[in-house]
Order: sequence, then C-alpha cells, then structure tokens
Amino acid sequence: MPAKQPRKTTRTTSKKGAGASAKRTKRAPVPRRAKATAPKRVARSKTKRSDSQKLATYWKKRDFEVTPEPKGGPTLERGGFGYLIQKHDARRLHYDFRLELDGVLLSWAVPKGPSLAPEERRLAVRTEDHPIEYGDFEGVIPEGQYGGGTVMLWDRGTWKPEGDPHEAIDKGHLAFSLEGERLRGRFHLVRTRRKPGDKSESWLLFKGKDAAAATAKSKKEPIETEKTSVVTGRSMEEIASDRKRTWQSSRVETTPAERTQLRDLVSQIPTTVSFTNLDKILYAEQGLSKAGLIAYYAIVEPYMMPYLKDRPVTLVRCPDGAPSKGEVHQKPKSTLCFYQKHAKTHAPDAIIRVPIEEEGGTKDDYMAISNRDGLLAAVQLGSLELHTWGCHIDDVERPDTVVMDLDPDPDLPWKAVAEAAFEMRALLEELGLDSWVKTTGGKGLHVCFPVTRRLDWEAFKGFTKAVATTLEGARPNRYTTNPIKARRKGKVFIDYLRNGRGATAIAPYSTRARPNATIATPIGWDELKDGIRPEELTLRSMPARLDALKKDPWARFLETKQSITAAMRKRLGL
DNA sequence: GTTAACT
DNA sequence: AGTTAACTCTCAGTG
DNA sequence: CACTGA
Repeated sequence: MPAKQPRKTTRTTSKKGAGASAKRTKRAPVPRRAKATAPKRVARSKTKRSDSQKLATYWKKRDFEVTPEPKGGPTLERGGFGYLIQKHDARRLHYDFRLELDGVLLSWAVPKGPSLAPEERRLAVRTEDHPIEYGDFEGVIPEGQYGGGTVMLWDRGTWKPEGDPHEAIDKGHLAFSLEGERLRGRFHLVRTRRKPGDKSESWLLFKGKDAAAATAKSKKEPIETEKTSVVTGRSMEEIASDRKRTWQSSRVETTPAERTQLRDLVSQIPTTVSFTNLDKILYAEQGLSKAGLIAYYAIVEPYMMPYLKDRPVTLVRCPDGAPSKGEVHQKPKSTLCFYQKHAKTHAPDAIIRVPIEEEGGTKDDYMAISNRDGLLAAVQLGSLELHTWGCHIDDVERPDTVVMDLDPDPDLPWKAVAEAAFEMRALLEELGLDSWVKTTGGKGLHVCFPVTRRLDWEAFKGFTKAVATTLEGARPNRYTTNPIKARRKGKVFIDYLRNGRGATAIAPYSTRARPNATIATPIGWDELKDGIRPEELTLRSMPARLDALKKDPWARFLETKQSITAAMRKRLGL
C-alpha cells in the first residue's frame, strides 16, 4: 500500500491500522514509535501480564488530550467474549476486527473486510491490543493522531473459541464462531509465515464451513450491503460531519457570507498575484482561511513593509496550514511546514532574487520582498512566517539591524520576560542606543534597534555578544547566553546569535506557524509596562489594534540614526 | 504550493 | 499521467 | 558514523 502523498506520509508514517504493510518511502525513516509496536510479543506471551502492560502499546500511540478514543484502564477480567468490527476510514479504509480476551480486545486490521465465502481469505494484520471500552467507540479521531479518521461500529456481538484460545493464538490458528448482528457462524484466523523484514504479523481471516457459509455468488457480502453503523444507523459521512459540528462550535464560525466577504476583499486588492485555494483553512482553531491570511497581509502591508523591504528573507511555508493544537503537541511543524531560504525554481517573479555568496564561496539566489506583490506572492506560496536578515540586499556584508532575542524558560512568568526586556533596554540606553521591543508570537520578546552600516558581521555579532554577556554577568541567575543549557532553571536565554551573517529573526507583523495565530507585534515600551499580553496579539485582533493606535509604536525606529561606536565597544571590554 | 524528476 | 522528492542550518546527544 | 530532535 504505497502512500499517496509524500508529505502526509512523513507526518503519519507511524499510523498503522490497515496500513501496517505500507512500504516505506526513501525519505520517511521508520519512526521509533513504530519499532515500539510489538503486538506479537504481547499477544503471544502466555505469561500473565499486568493490565498496564497489556495496553502499553495502545497508550503509547495515542495522545488522550487530543483523541476522543477511550483511554481504558486496568480492567477486571470479566471472562466475557465480546466481538466487534469497526469500519475505519483512516489513511486507507479498512475494518478493525476485535475479539475480547483476558480483559483486552485482540485486534486485527482487515483491509478488505470479512467475507462470507470460505474461499475468500482476507489479509488481517495484527495490531496492538485495545481496551474493552474501545468497543463502544464511534466517532472521529483527529487528523494527525494515530489512526486519524472516521470510525464506525459496523458489527458487534459475542464470540466463542473452539478449544483453548490462548493455545490457539500461540499456535497461529484460531477457530471460533461469531454471534453478531451481521456476521454469524464459524470463522478462522490463521497466522501466515513471517517473511524476513515483516514488521507485523499477518493473519488470514476467512469463513469456516457451516450453514451460514455462502459462496460469493449465492449471497451478497454484508460488507457491500451494510453501509451504516450497527449502533447508531449513521453513515460514515454522517459520523464525520458530526465531528465538524462539535469541532466548529469550539472555534469562530465561518459562514458562507463571511467567506464571500473575504473572497470579495481579496479580489479588491490591487495585485498581480493570482491566488489559489482561497477557502483552504490554514489556522484550524480560528477557522482562518487563506483568503483571511491574504486579507491580513494586505491590511498590515503598509506597516510591515518598512521592516521587510529589501532584506534577504527566509520563508516558513505551510501549504497545508499551521499545525493544529494536537499536531503541535506530538509532531511540531517540522513535517507540516518547511523552510525556504533559496529562490531555487520556486520563487515567483514578484519575489526578488538576490545572489549571495555562501560560506563555501559559491553564490546562490536568496529571496527578498520589496513591495506588496512580493509579500502576497509569498503568502500565495503558503508562507506563514517571514524571517529577515539584519541587513539590506544592497550591502549584504554590512548589517544595520540588531535583534536581541529574549527567549524564556517556558515556566517563567510573563512578567519576568518583560523585566528582562526593560533591563536590556536600560543597558543599551546606558551605551547610548535607543531600542524598541516586539513580541515574537510566543513567550519571547525581541529588543531591536537600527545602526548605521559600518561594521562587518563579525564585529557586529561580537558587539551583540558583549551586550548579552554583560547582562548575563550582571545577573547570572536570571540570564544565560549558553544555548545548550538555555532551558531549565528559570532563566531567560539571551540569543545574540541572530545577529550573525545568514541568521534571521521573525519579521515585524509576520504571522507564526502556530495554532493560536499570534503575530510578531511591534509594541510600545509603555504597553509592555502596562502588561500587554502577547497571546492577545493575533491575526484577528491586529487590524483593530492598528486602527486604534494613535501612533506607530516604532515610528522613530526608521528615522533613528545611531552607530555602534568605538567608545561603546570599549565600555563592553572589546 | 510549485517544480522537476521519476515510473 | 500519476507519483515522489526537494524546498535550512547547526549542533548536541545517542546508539 | 548515522541519525534524531531542538
């Protein structure tokens, strides 16, 4: 079963279900999680296991903060023999065949589902044991989660083994009868010989000979005739759309009227860029479409452009949208998004190409944006973040903008981060430098200032390092400049390395590829003092904020002419 | 999201 | 015609 | 050394 889309493959390789035999693509290495799948050992072992051991694999694969599937817990061994089949529309549609034994549900993924014809032997891939409570589950597993997709209860009832089921499973031949609503009579599960390289057990599920056995011709297959839930009568579509309703209730609703409005707005933007996929949702939690993103950038463009214009830029592109809360939790944006630094073949004409010398001495085309068309072209490419160099393209070797990144231990209160920014400002002021502050979209702050183009990157970075270490030296308990042990111990990491050649920092007014759609927002020092909250500066709130602002908090940034002087460097011991 | 290079 | 990879860089830690 | 995660 080769995967359809490479990106999704990467993101979901560890999804097994029916796709247990999925061939690996070259790019997608076997995730460690998949290696941890060891249903064989768990299921075949005759020794008594504790309940927690039995379901360890099941738990390991799921994030119960995200998925509506039951966690299941230590269960009493009721000796009951429940049976059920779930129709599961994950990466591939398949049927999950489950038999209760020893307090868990033994499970097989059957890609083609069961057949009533004894000669039809259906592949059944053994998967991890599931908790008994799973037998009641019907609903939608969120995208990005293990087995993401719609689950329908297709059949349920009881089963009865012929002989000792433990021995039969060890032997690899389980004969049993089913007493379900849609399947009845004798069935067999037979384990096939394991081929070298097989990661999971393959079994065959087929009908045993009895009165209920049918030849494929004489009787319709229940898989074909029964299309609805055995419990709720719902179709797969109905189950799936139920999710939409509950899901949408927890976010800002986008009505068709609003969609039209956004499309209209987009159509009125004067631009040469042609847009596609305007209704595609890029921020799931806020229900924000690509049209909404384009509208946002069209609005902030006059505010943003002065800081973005004519600097080498790196894009963080997420054509399928920002990671949702669930996705960010387990597998961050590395798989959903990718960085683009070079123009390569992808860059549209509206984005400027700038040949820049690489470390090795060769030249490669970088990108720069100089006007609205360029910005919107980047958005059309699915860019959710724009990162800029600290220089302009007409003199790439002479930087002109310093960014001191204050990156706090996540446990630190916001107030401590704000205080750090004020201390940084005070130090710079003492040296004779005016500075401005912006949020980053997360819990960090950037203290920024312009300087005249005099130093090369080495000297420039050296100066920012000295500033950082000075602050660290003054308050070693509060600050660290060591990226290694940056985290822990309640410190703020002062990242001066953003001031090196080729390094970048998030551009003012850029969106972030994060679930909450926060914006890297220039703010006033007074606002920071008054306790402005970075999580409230979002894509949705920004237009109103800009309207309400009496003056641009960074108004003086662009006019300020100041230099890193010999005297300043001397004062820092350089 | 786009392109080029494959099967 | 349909499928797949590439689209950053660096660095510490791990086996 | 190859690979991963940050």
